[in-house]
Amino acid sequence: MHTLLPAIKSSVWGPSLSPAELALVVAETSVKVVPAGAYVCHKGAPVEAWIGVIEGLVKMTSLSSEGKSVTFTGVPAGGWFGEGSLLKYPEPRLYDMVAVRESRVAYMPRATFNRLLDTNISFNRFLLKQLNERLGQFISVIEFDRLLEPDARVARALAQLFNPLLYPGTAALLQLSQEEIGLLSGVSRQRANQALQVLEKAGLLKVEYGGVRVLDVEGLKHFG
DNA sequence: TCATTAAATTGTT
DNA sequence: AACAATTTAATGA
Repeated sequence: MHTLLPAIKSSVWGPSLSPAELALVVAETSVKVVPAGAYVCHKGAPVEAWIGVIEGLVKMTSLSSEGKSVTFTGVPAGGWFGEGSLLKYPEPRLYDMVAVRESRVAYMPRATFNRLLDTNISFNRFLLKQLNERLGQFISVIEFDRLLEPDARVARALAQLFNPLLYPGTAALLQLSQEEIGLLSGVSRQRANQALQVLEKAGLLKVEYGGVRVLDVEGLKHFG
């Protein structure tokens, strides 16, 4: 597909591939358009691919036994995920990934992923960094959920999308509706709206139609 | 290009 | 959760 090549080239790990490797990876990786609300991959399913978000936004969720969904984190365009699940193959996937809005998603087959792992040191270094970064992210998610008030939760959810290592090149203008922000932050849309206004008054971001412009990532990260 | 309409998003109760 | 106001996108003259 035409959109895949530039996406990989602009990723963190893409430039370390030789031209031949790059061509092979592109040929082996499939791209799918996932409608809003549809599953990118299912919890419990066998892990057959490493998954990249070319365009759009995907959230990581899990369903409780009562059917309530809990959102862990969002993955914006440019993010790749599922390496942890791949490394633990053949264990099934532990969470669902759902498109928050219509998204273009790349599926790199396990065989391709493993070949890169076996042959490309830069790719390994990238994965180590990403795993480490995610570890830190999930530790902070715990306090995020238990300690923080809604304003701070929204602030951190937005700041997380800016992690330069996990999600390079995320634009300053996040095209997220306030409803989507609420979903990612674990608060209602109304509360997200309220929080955004607080954060705007604090000078950390600017509320725009259909999105927010982030002015101070560090400020968001440490809010509250 | 402009005006009208529908759809999406936001702000407020 | 429901409502009204605002913005954007789509349509056709």
